[in-house]
Amino acid sequence: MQHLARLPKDVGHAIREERKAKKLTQKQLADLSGVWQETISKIETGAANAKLETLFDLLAALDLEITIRDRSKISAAELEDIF
Amino acid sequence: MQHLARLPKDVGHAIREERKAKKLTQKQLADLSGVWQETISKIETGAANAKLETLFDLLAALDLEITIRDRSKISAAELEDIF
DNA sequence: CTAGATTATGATCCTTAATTCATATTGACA
DNA sequence: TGTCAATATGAATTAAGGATCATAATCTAG
Repeated sequence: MQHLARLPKDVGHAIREERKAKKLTQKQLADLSGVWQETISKIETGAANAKLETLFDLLAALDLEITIRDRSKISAAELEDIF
Repeated sequence: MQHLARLPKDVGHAIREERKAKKLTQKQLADLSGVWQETISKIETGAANAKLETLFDLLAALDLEITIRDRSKISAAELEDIF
């Protein structure tokens, strides 16, 4: 899956979905990433405005990466259909 | 162009490249995004660990968006070659 | 080279994220 | 339904980002 994000809360949703897809609890992700379970909860529910470093700690633990591109590009959903 | 980011400094580089591609000064981007020129400078040079909200303010002003995906996916560079 | 524009840096103040601990709430399942 | 795991919430503390002002350094035309 690929997740489009234009707002901070989109990132929280993506993290939660990827964590669940990988069958990890917040506590397990916390141990993997070094970010506290409480912090992960707040980020996933959108109750936090995380720092980039925290975000990348979580992404690395989930083996994810980010791409930045023009909004006019072919959508993530369309790409998924192709590959 | 599409920018791959795995670390906070990658984001700074991407912002700078996209700002220059759109022929904007830091001050102009500041006016568009509501983020101060000084803050943009610090983010672009990697001297800051920006918050997600600040990042998305800048991305919106540059008409950019983010996608989150598995690292194993086809790379941004490869995609660029295809499209 | 010089002037003006652009970018970088440094200090202070204010706000807020992250940590940490404690606990409440929710969810899954026998 | 009762229990244990998982997640959420709240308070206190610490650390750091962003706003703001001032100014230094750098870049770039003329």
